[in-house]
Amino acid sequence: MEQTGLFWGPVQEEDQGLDGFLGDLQFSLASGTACEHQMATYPARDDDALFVLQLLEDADLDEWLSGGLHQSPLGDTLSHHQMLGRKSGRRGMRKRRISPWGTFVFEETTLEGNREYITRKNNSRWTAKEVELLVQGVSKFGVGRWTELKKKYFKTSIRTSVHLKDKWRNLLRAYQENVQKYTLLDLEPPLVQQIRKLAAKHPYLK
DNA sequence: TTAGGGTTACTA
DNA sequence: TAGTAACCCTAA
Repeated sequence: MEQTGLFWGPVQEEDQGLDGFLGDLQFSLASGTACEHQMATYPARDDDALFVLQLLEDADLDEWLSGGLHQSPLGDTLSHHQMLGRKSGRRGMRKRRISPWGTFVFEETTLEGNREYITRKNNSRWTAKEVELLVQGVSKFGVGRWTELKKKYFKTSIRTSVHLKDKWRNLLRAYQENVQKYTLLDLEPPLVQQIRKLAAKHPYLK
């Protein structure tokens, strides 16, 4: 049984300021174990701060710190943003944040205790190993079967099928047309050759 | 579920 | 500061 929810807690901000106030931790539970989590931040504006301050005042932090998890009030915040007419794209600032409670949530919130926690080692950047797996997957499944590729090569990874699709698009942009000034990934030449070979077979259309 | 447009954080 | 990478959002 899988339960996905948006839970919340205070977030320690690396830098000060009002825009550091809103923080959230999203994760899902599979077989009673936290298997995926993601820090999420939202734009901070005066009305947002007041809105969430009200929510925090209504919450019982002591209960949460003793092990209880609350359904996220920021779900309402998101609805609040959507009501303001924003249409597409990522909302608000994205800042790296430090969770002061990530360790005790994910090391102690085990309901069955027989499964490894799957945490995100590389919070956002793809590793060369991940790219290698993606290339293997595209070699086997081709382009467009991201869910199957995910199940086969990224079953326990935080990377979703959408992430895989987006990463492949970025790889093709980087290596197919060779128009980029630089790439941040330091891939082995044989892997780059393989990407180019696959790019020729499955070209990025735009 | 996937493709592609769009936004934002990060890096050189 | 421009370009790249990550990922969100919506249409189909």
